[in-house]
Amino acid sequence: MTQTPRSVGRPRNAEHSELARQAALDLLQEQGYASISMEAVAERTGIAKQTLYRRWKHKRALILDAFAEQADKLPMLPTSVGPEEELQAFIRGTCRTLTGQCGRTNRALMAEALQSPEFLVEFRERHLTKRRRQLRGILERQRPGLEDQRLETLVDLILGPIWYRLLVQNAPLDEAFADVLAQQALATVAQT
Amino acid sequence: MTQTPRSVGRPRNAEHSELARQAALDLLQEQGYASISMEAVAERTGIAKQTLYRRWKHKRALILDAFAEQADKLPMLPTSVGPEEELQAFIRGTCRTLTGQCGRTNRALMAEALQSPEFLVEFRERHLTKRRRQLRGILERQRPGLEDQRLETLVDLILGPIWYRLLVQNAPLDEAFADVLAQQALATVAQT
Amino acid sequence: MTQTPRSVGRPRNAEHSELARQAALDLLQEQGYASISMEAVAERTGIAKQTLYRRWKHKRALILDAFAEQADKLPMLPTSVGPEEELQAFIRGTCRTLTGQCGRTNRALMAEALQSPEFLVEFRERHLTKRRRQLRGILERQRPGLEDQRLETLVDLILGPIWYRLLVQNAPLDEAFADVLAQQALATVAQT
Amino acid sequence: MTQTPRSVGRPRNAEHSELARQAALDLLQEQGYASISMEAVAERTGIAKQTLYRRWKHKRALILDAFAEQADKLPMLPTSVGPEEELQAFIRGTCRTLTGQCGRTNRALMAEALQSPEFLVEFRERHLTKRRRQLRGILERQRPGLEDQRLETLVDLILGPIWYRLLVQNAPLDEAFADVLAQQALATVAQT
DNA sequence: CTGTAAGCGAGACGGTACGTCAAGTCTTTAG
DNA sequence: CTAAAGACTTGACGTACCGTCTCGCTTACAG
Repeated sequence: MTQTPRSVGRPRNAEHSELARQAALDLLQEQGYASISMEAVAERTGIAKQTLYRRWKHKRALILDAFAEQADKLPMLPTSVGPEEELQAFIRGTCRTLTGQCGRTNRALMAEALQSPEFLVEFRERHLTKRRRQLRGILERQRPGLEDQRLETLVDLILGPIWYRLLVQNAPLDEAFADVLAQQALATVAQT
Repeated sequence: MTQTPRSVGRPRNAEHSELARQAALDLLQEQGYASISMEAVAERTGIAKQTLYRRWKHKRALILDAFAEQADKLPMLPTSVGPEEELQAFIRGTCRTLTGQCGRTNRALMAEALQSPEFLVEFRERHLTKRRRQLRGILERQRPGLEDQRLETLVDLILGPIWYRLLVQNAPLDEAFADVLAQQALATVAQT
Repeated sequence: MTQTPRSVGRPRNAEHSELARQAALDLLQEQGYASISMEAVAERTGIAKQTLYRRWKHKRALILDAFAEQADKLPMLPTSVGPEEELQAFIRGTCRTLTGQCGRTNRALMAEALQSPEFLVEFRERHLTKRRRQLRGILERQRPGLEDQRLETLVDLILGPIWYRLLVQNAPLDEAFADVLAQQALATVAQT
Repeated sequence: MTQTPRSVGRPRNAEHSELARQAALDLLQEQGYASISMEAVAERTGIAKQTLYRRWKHKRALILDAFAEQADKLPMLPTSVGPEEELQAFIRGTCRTLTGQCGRTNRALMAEALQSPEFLVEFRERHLTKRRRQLRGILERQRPGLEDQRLETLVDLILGPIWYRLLVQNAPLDEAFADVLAQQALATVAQT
């Protein structure tokens, strides 16, 4: 284990982390991404700025953490459906999740990520990977034995249009769209 | 006509706009997006800050303008190829263009756009639309009579993976990827 | 002669000078000294800034001019009173004049004058001298043959308390004060 | 007591206040009043602008503070002289003090004061009052039992000519002038 | 039970940039 | 040559956050 729980000195107040994360998310919802500032989080929560910086190296780190924690709470998609409908279910579920607050937060995080490569990496690892891996699993089950790179590209072909609509086009991720996408995906998988 | 040549008062120094735009792009390349600031542009060009603010309401406006103007200069993709290869040529060309400086600039602009909805709208209209329309034309020629919404979705399915790799995955937009994408696109179009 | 009226080219619009002066005074009254700016005068009158600068070298020059012109319109004090009461009448009159708008304007001009020695000189010459000379005349008539420097000092002794109250103490220049001052002045003159 | 020493948070760096005040006075001497700017003080001292604004709300506040602190250091006039000469000594001393740098600074502060009533009030309270009270004490000792208003007017009659010469006439405050003024003052006091 | 090693609130601090304002000058076209 | 319009340079304004740095105080485990 890596911890060495550091039992010397006054322990950190566990509530604080949660409070700060929540404040960051609240600010995001209420007044948009630009209004998230360490200053604002500190004021809103009553936590001293220094305390924030002790726990998160950057503003970025806090924001990422706030989001990742929230996203972890999201229910995983059911995988108990039949092998055929599994893909469609995943796509529908993803679209549904990204419609609403969660989508907006993802956009905010991407804003940050586009300004800082390290943040992007961390963002992917802490958050995006999970879903991506799930999708990969679905595809593997449908077409076993596909080589790695091919699989990754397939994943991109499916997630790409969703994120494109979310980030660039700001277009609705409705069921109709999800189904067209799913249909195309199935066809592509079949042909591979 | 939209001009109304406004011949009253001292005319704006035409060089300035160009200088400022160029400085913004230079800063972007040299030190990354975060280093673009009105202050820096002013100092670098010798143009007074006030003059910059007279021409562009925000830092954002300048950045957008700088990029849009540059992008307009990019050569259009050749459309003289046969109807079949046209789509592939478009996808390959787009991927090639977005590899390198142009891609980096687009990412920077998206960073801005994700923080400001109006900016996003303007970004799309001033820059993205052109290419999007071109792709739409290609698809229309291949499958005439398709209804509007269907067509738009098709466009999303093609551009989506490209932008996803550019923005989110930061993955290479190489020829292999372009060709897989093109192949899938052709199949989808055929099935429609 | 100084004229050579310069009849070539478009003649100056005579109204303008008056308009600008008036605007300056209006601004002074309405929003205080700090709000007088060439910019504001130009906007308010519709006169181009350049035109203002063509007629008055500085903002200061305009302000001074505006005030001097107004002050010239003030009625001179009656000198027809008997030699004894003449001094008292002068002091009372001066106090009365400096109570109200005129006093406020004088304070504004002094604000300017304290920042620019040349302005102070001009201010004295164009405006203050007149009254000062009048007072000097009164004193001369009462004590003929006094040497110049002595006379000047006497004038300072009389005007000093008035301006001190106006500028520094911001205290009322009421009749009671005027009369104490006059009484002291008479005594001093008598003793000289 | 009024202190409440405020021991919370990082204490202010005491040197800074002194440095800033000194810089303000230096600028005043070196390049005149107009050259005093927060920007210049910040640069010259190496103190961040924000720090200056944290301590002094306005440029005016800093200037006033700078001056008041300096003026407090000026030696008080000796009051040990005989009751008769006391007044003369005070007047001579005041004139001497106001000749030179101190006078120039006072003029600069009055320039500011004439543009801002609140500043004038503060200027009087923080600086002028002290000397005024001293003079009042002298007069009271010479003519005990005089009513308040009468006393105040007497003070105006004495200080008035001095400030008039300082501010308006820009005339020398030499000993000759001081003595004429003192002589008049004594006569007036005697007659009261 | 007492160091000593954190954590914590408060708030000062050096920076960097923001967007605004006014002064005084310059450059057009129109009269 | 004057006027209106408005661009331009210069220099300062006051504000907002960033991330860092002290203070005085408060927990906790360790000797």
